[in-house]
Amino acid sequence: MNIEWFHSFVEVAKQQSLSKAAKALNLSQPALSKHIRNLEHELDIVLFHRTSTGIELTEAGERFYNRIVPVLTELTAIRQELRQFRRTVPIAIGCLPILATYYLPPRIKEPRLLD
Amino acid sequence: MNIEWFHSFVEVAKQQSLSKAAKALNLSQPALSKHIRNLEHELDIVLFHRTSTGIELTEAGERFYNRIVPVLTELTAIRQELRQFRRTVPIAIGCLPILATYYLPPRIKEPRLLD
DNA sequence: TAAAAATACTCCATAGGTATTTTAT
DNA sequence: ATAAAATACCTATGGAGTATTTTTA
Repeated sequence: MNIEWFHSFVEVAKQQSLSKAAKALNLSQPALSKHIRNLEHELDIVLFHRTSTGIELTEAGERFYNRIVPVLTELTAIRQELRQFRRTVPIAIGCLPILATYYLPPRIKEPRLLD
Repeated sequence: MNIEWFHSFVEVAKQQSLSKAAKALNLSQPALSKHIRNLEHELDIVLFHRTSTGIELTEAGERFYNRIVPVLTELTAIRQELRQFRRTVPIAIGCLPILATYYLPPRIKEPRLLD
C-alpha cells in the first residue's frame, strides 16, 4: 500500500478526471489509472464511477476521501517536524540555465549535489 | 513511500531488534533491514542507533514513532469502516487438512476462492 | 565466539512509459 | 468525431529471499 496512491486518489477526486489529474501530478494517464485500480483492489471497494466524460466518487469513495485527506495532512506535518533532524542540508544554487547545463555539472564533485 | 515500512518501523522499535521483528512480521531480516533503510533514506533522518546487541531509537526515531502510531491506527480504522462497501464477501471453508490438500482444490472453480 | 545487522547477489513482481483500443457523448 | 479511460506491451527499478560478511560484546 503506497502513500502516492493516496495522493493520486485525492487529486483525481478533486479534478474529477484521470487525465487532468495526471498532468497535475506529472504522471501519465495509464500510470495514474493503475494507482486507482491498485487502491481499489487492495481496499476491495469501488472508489469511482467511470464515465466517458470523466470519473466521479462513489459513496465509498466519498467516505474514503473525507477520512484520508486528514491523514495525508498529518503525514506532511510529520515530515515537516522531522526536517530538523535531517542529515543533509539542502543546498540550492540558482544560476542562468546555460550555466546549469554546461558549466556547472563537471565542476560539482558529489553527484548527489546535482539533484 | 510504503505503509508497510511504517509497520515494520513500529515493530522494530517495539522489539528493539531487527531479527526479532523480522520473525514477528514473517519477513527475512535483510528485507526488514531494507525497509528501515528506505524509510531513513526517504525521510533523510537516522531512525535507529545500530549496535551488535540490537537496535534502538534515536531522538528523531522516538519523535517519528510517537507521531506515526496514531496514523497507522487511523488507517486501520478507515479500512475497517470501508469494509461495509466491499465487493466480495469473504468465504472461509473449514475442514480437515487432508481434504484441504487433496479433495477441495480440484472442486473449486474460481482460483481466487482458493485464498 | 556468538549474536545481530549489513551487504552481495539473484529472481520475480511492480511501476512507469508509449502506443493502441474501447466506450460513450 | 472526440474525449476520456482502459488495456497491451516493454523496460527498468525495487522488493524479497538465501548466503555471506562485518562488527562488537
